[in-house]
Amino acid sequence: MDEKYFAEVVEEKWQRHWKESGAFEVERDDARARFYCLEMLPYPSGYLHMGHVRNYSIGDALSWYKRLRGFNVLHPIGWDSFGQPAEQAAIKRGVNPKDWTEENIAHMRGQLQRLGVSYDWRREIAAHTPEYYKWDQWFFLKMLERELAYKRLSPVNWCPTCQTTLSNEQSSGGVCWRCGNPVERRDIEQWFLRITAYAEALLEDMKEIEGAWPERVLTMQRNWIGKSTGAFVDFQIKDGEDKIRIFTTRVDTIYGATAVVVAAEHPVVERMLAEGGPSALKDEVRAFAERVRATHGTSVKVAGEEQEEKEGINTGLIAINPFSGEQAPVWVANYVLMEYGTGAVMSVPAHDERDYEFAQKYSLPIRRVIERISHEQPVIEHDPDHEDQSVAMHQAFTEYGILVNSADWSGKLSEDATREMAEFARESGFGEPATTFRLRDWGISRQRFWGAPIPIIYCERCGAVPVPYEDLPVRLPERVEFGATGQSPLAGVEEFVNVSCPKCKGAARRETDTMDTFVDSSWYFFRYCDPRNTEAPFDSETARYWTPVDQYIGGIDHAVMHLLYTRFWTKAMRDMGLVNFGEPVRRLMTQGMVTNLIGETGEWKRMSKSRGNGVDPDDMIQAYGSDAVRLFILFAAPPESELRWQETGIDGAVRFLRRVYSMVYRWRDALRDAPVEAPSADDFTTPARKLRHETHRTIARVTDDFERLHLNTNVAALMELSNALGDFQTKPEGATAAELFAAREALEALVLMLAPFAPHAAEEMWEGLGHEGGLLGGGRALWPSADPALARKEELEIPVQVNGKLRGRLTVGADASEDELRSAALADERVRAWVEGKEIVKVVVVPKRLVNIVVR
RNA sequence: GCGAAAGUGGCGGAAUUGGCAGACGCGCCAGGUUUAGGCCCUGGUCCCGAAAGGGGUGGGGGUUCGAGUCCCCCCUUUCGCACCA
Repeated sequence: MDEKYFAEVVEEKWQRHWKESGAFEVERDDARARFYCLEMLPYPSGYLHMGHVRNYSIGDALSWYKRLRGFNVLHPIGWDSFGQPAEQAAIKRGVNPKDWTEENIAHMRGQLQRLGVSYDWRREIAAHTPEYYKWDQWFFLKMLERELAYKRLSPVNWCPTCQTTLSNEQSSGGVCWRCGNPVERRDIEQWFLRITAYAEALLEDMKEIEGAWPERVLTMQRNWIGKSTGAFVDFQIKDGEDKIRIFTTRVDTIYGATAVVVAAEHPVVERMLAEGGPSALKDEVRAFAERVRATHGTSVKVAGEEQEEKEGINTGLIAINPFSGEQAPVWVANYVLMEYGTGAVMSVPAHDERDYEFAQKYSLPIRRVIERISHEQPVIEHDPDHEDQSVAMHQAFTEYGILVNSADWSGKLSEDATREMAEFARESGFGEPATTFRLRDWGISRQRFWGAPIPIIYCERCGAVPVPYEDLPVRLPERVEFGATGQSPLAGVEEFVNVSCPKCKGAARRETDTMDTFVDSSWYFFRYCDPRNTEAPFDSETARYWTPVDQYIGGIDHAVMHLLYTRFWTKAMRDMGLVNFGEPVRRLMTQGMVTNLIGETGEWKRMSKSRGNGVDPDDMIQAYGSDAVRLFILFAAPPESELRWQETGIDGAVRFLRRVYSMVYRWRDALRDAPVEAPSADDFTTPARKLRHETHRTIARVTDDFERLHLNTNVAALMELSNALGDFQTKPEGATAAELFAAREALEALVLMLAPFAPHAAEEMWEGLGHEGGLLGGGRALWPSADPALARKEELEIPVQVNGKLRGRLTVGADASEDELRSAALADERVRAWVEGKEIVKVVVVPKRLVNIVVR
């Protein structure tokens, strides 16, 4: 141990030590409790950014903590190395996507190693390697067998900028998740995964993770799945065979239906237009439907933009309300979506805001059929003399209430009627109770090169034939021509495309689409458990030891995409018998963004190269050392909050590390003579007792805050302990044996608890304190434990209030009784001055907390 | 528009259950030491006030002996959803 701390030297030394001793390399060990700490795997863009550093610092701190507590900690890393940037680089600069990707990985791996993150590097994986994507393909075939994968012609979200299709999740809001540009619609044959088969389970199983995942994430997923329960009801078309099936959550309002409104793409419209001779009305409807269809999906709603104006046209068709027998006109309108429910709704203007707005515009009748149950003045006027007529309403009444004007159902409560009427529809054969979801199946076909090829062969005779398992992996060819054709570049590679049919051996063509990269990331953390397995994606027994993931850490941006897909994938794997649980992640933490000022604008925005407000982690490590950078990042803000980058803060971290280091250096020689066994309580001087109290209190706090991931307050607690050590005695000379014992206890605890935040410095100091083999080398869990008796204060300062205002303080024993506190408070001189001459109404005594004297 | 979360010094942020508001750090001020300087050490640092004391957690009201914390109204910010029938 040198007198001065040189981060470069110390960090390099311990990084080498960790590598050589295999400090972070772990194996399954059924006798030991495991802890699986996982950070979201990075895309190898080429450079680490501060968001990565923050993510890995949080995970690394937790991993170290768990290791020091004796857990067998799996902490792996890998690369989400398929995807568009590599292909863009290939198109723009003519580089090979594989070379580009692997160079990036090499560079980023170096950065991670300089950061000293405690990964088991033997388990590193990369999605673009055949050893990995073979299993993507294997899973695809398994899904196909279980009918969880299927192909269909489908309108897809097409991003013209990225020249690819996107899933619903990736085109949320009508814009591409990657480039932010508007998305178009196209009809393309593509492969889907049947995530909707698990819609109910994805909702239901949230019970298991409730409280352990951020509520926002669960809410976002819940909204995305969008379950709603209601009923299907069939409206017969008058003078025709057709029925229009509508979906409603408010069948109790059906007597108020004054129209049926369908989507522009609804079959009933198409049939009407196809039938019979020409008519003026048909032309109008056709023109309207075409206009709506053209704008649907392309009329992209930018955030904050006004909702589209409701427009519609009467088709002239008449539908019969099966409950009332009444006739209702059939309209086509732009506000009814073909993708949701049945693409048709009953229009109940009195009790639905959209229908109300629509009815106002087109003067459709408004009929009230639900009344507020309150005895108070009804909010909406209602004229009893005109029960059956359109009634003046200033807005729709959308709450539940009591049914009126609804034949025999009148007088029932909405809650009951909704259930009973759906049941009645079933019995009567014109409908049924129904549940719909907003969630759509996951389209995974991408017309791209840099992804896992979908293992399908198209044969004229046999159709779409799965590639036999023994032929996996279907490898990506090395040489490819790139061009923005809208087709996968693979289509231009003859030797890839032209194959023989696995069934009939005849000439056949290979599928040229590749898989969405979210497939790769849906199961990667299972692969870490058994990364070199050549027989299976992973060994189930091994995975059973390591999974589910105990703590997952990553950005909120994956709240609905990755985190929904991986939940789905895990449930599918469970049903395949590969794992024995359905929720892959026990606890999730979503870390906040790292932001920086943009120039002089005063605006804090996410760091990024293009904005020019990025900070290079390498520069920071070089200037301050990895430990100081990480310590600062964890200290500056709670992990979930935004972190505003202020470089002056790192100086504080550097100072703190140096202070601790020099204290250790100053004490180390004297501590060799410190007693091994704790001296008897009487031997400790008052300062020594205070220090011991501070040490044990800090251990208790830090241990507790680790479980809650309050890492910023943990660093603060360590700084306090270090300050207490500074106050204790600056020099070891003249210290008694008991004082030496207390000093060593404090220093060792401080160093050990510092390890999760500044592991290199902690290793160096631990060694400086005379320990060999490193923090993880002794085969013993070193995390200190708090002695509750010492953590408790011997004496307490109890504030005394008079009428809620602080007037004095009492110093009392920690176990002073209520009576003792009361009389001590009343006897206190300063307090007496405030109480004198007044009537004491009440004395509130909260033991260990305060005394409040209420006077008049 | 709907829904959720959050508003605390000059700044980042502390304050498990209602119980001393501002821990810890940055910055700033003063002093010391060393130096060319960075550095290091000591003390101070919510506001008003000479002090006693008073005020203070976005604004207003309420509950309570006691409110940053609970309830109601309003304002602001951030995030999510946005014709989902």
